[in-house]
Amino acid sequence: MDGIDSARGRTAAGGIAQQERPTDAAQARAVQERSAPLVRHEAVDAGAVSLVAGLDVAYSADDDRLAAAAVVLAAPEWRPVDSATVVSCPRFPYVPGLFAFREAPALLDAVAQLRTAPDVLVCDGFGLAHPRRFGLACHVGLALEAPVLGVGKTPFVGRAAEPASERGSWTPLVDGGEPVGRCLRTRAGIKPVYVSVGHRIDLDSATELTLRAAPHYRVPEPVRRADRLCRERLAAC
DNA sequence: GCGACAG
DNA sequence: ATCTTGTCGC
Repeated sequence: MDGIDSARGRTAAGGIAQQERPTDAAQARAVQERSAPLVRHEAVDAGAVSLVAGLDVAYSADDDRLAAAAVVLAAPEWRPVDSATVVSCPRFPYVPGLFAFREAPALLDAVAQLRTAPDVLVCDGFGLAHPRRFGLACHVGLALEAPVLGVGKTPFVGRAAEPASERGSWTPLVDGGEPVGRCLRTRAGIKPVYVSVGHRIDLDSATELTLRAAPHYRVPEPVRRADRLCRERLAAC
């Protein structure tokens, strides 16, 4: 019924193509191209959201292992309520635009281990702000059939004007003439982040939730915690 | 053709 | 992503 259950193996309506494991870049791009139309935009009441999961991956410096972490925090204080980590090896090389094929499998495994189903998930990366409009947050969203948004730290596709310096101001991120996300200032006078829709959320809701989840730091709390956890997990083995 | 290119 | 400590500033 919800995203956690689908990650445990039940078949989700739209989560078919995302779980495919293409062997080469051409196949991977084809998967993204035919999956992109499945992304849905839905209004989410950011103020009513209670449980938010942050997802991130860390890579080992010496071997080829990676650690994925999923951390569930509760609004409005963002206290940790659940978390899970997975250590594995990437099954796909790093190719800009295709890194979901490296990270999504491990991230989905981590999410499947959670005992608490989050209302929304936040990925460290992009959703629709992607060359084929199907970045990591879309892969995760379709696989779980759950609300997911992406928050990137550096621009990937598109262009955006510099948002005003106060927290909360944003400018549209435009690529190929279409709005694919937003350049959002989460902290006054500090470099902005890039927000985009992953699945089952709309851009207004994603922007509002990102701001709410980032009350003190540039990066949303759930993603910060996931970032920290996967590093620790990698260091501990 | 060339450069740029989420993590 | 990762290689990397202390340090300048609010």
